[in-house]
Amino acid sequence: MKDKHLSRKERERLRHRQEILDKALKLFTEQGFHNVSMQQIAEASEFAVGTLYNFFESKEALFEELTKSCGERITNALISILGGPGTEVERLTKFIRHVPTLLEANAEFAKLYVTELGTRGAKLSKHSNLQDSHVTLNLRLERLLEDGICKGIFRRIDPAITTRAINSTIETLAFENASHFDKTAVTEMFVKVEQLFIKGLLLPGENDNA
Amino acid sequence: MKDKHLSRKERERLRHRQEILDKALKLFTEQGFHNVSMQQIAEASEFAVGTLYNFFESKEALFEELTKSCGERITNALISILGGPGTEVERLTKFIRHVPTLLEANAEFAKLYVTELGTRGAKLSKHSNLQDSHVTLNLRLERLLEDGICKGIFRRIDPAITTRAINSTIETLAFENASHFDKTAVTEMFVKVEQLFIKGLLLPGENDNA
DNA sequence: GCATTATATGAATAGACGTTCATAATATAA
DNA sequence: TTATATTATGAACGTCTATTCATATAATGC
Repeated sequence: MKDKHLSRKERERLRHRQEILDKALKLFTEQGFHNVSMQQIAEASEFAVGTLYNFFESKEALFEELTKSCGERITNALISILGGPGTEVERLTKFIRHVPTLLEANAEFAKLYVTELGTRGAKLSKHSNLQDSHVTLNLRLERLLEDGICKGIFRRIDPAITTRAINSTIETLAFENASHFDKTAVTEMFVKVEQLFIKGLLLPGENDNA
Repeated sequence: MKDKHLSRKERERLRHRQEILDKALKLFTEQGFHNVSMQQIAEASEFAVGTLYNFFESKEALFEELTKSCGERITNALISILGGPGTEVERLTKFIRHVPTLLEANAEFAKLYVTELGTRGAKLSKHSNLQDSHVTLNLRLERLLEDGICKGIFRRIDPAITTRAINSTIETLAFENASHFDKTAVTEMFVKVEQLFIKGLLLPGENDNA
């Protein structure tokens, strides 16, 4: 939607910028924010330390750039599923089943996200943007559960607690599988998550297929 | 069971050691491992920096000491409940209900434990001792679930996934409540966790009290 | 009191890291 | 080609922190 015509120079600059981000993501994922130095990022991206500062104001800014773009993409995908069409059960199912796809597309980022920015992350307070989308994601899921309860689809459990349970389970499995990602294995896992929560939430009498 | 007769000197030394550990725990809890310096611990415990090194080989060793003692206490308490008397439902219920008590007795430590040493902690690999007790805790819970399924008490879900779900939910709530601990509120919360998981796991037909 | 041992001290050390900036290299324009 | 603007470089700077160690202090035994 923005300006599509960039000069060769501008395009190169963006490519360089992206190369730095890619290498930095890899390093941050492997070692965490605190254990990666600007030196290392410079060496990995084959630029000089000073050059990094032509692209990003600080190490923190570089990190925020990474997490903002990747994090919002993931969170928005999940939010739109929750707010999409279908019954509460269908949407919740789709929500859980979509996680392996998200993990596949963001395997590198996933672990970093969970460690530093997830429900119990180390950097929660600092990134107000991500914090916001995280909160709305929780609210949407909570509302979905409430609606399901009102409509008599789900049994009466606490939506807030259940939201925590679903999200933290997803995050834990994402964390555990981030390093050695195997799509088939992870997909199977999340089918089991689905069975655990969906069937566990349904009122007796709604048994479709046991 | 060990030597009970310590000289006054030895007792004083242990007291000093414990004072350092106490102050360090407080600081680590509030600010995390990386953001606390030995200077700060020295000031808080009213010793000189060098004195700390008479008690602990390094900052890392001090931290390990803290986590080993507190962590094993907590984990062992939970393990003994899982291995104790009672049906699978009773033991799982007791397990979940006991968490608020543990949190109350270890409020300071809880957040640190979850952040640095929990299922997705930053320091998992380094502490093989804690890692071990964590693994056995998971195995015990998994076995309990398996037994419950075999006996026809629980419905057929994946015990490993369910173990992850229960543990990560507990850890998340512990994390969220560690800073401003309120026994009544936390107890209510864990009743809801119990309702979520126990009823969600029971086979239909076992409804005792809805 | 004196000698000896144990413990406490905190300035000094060494290494790491984020950031800056004077300089060099390169591209662009005239 | 020459002048100018843009981008890249990495040594140097300041700060921070874990750790050490020569020295001071206190305790103990004689």
